[in-house]
Amino acid sequence: MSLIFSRRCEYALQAVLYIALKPQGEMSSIKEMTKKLDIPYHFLGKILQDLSRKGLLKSLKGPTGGFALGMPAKDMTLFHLVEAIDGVELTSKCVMGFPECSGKNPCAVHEQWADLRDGIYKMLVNKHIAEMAKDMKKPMYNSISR
Amino acid sequence: MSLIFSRRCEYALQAVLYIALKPQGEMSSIKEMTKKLDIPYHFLGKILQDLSRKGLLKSLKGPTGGFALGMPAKDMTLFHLVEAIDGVELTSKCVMGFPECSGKNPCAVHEQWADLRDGIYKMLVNKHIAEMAKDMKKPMYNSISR
DNA sequence: CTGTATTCAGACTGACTTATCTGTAATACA
DNA sequence: TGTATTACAGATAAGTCAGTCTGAATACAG
Repeated sequence: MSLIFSRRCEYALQAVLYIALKPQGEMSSIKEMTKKLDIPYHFLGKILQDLSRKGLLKSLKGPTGGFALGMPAKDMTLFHLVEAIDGVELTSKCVMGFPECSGKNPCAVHEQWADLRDGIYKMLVNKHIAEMAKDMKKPMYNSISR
Repeated sequence: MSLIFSRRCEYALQAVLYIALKPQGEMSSIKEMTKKLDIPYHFLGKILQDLSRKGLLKSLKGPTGGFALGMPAKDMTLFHLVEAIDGVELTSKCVMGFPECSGKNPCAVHEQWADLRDGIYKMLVNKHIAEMAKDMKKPMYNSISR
């Protein structure tokens, strides 16, 4: 703490974006991504397996195998990914840790946090992978090819 | 994950607010707060010791001892407390986990997150304990007396 | 001065996160 | 058919976080 996403989730976002930037039909291998993105090999494997089981990615074994998006980039949102990895308690729980916190029963920063939380929620829901891929200007994503 | 503050920090905020609502001159004991706020006894002890060492609280041993604010409630901000417990990397680090992330070198949500991050930062800096105590309407803070 | 209530200090435990290691199953290609 | 390449699975290890336990130091009340 305190960061907004877990390490696991950060890696997931980086990798999914990498996969999304691949030309249609090509697959991305763990080996390839672990090098380009500097993510531990087996750890990345676990994360991508997890996303595959949940349908967000498709995987294929063998020499030409790897990972591809499990749905169109326009349909996959940040919310899908964060929900699958970290969960999205962030968008509902009291920031001061009280079990119940409402307008009638507010904590000391209830109003202010409600606004910020809504902003975060909107970002998660509205931002889809296609748009993210367009806005990404990181050098390690430049020459995406095996 | 994913919550914005650690457990430790949530407890700290709850306790400091409790202390701030005490009549001037009276001290709050761990025993008292652990009951009212439902926080593990020794864990709360550690947290308050930590805040005492950092000057945010004053402590006194013995039968009439306990904790009091280390500075006027108007001068102590959320930022002070969060910085002391969790650290405030949240207000500077890249949300996707990239080591460097700037306008020239943006990640996929750089712009959107910059706005939200500023909002969070402003809340932390501008919200002081005196105001928080005023806005707090939780039942466990109602009859504050030993 | 004595007893008691409190903070203070350190070691310890359990759960979770972040990896790492070793081996197995599936697939493409020569 | 065999071999290389890849994802998959399970065990293990190190680090951090949350919480517990025991006892010492300190200060007040009588």
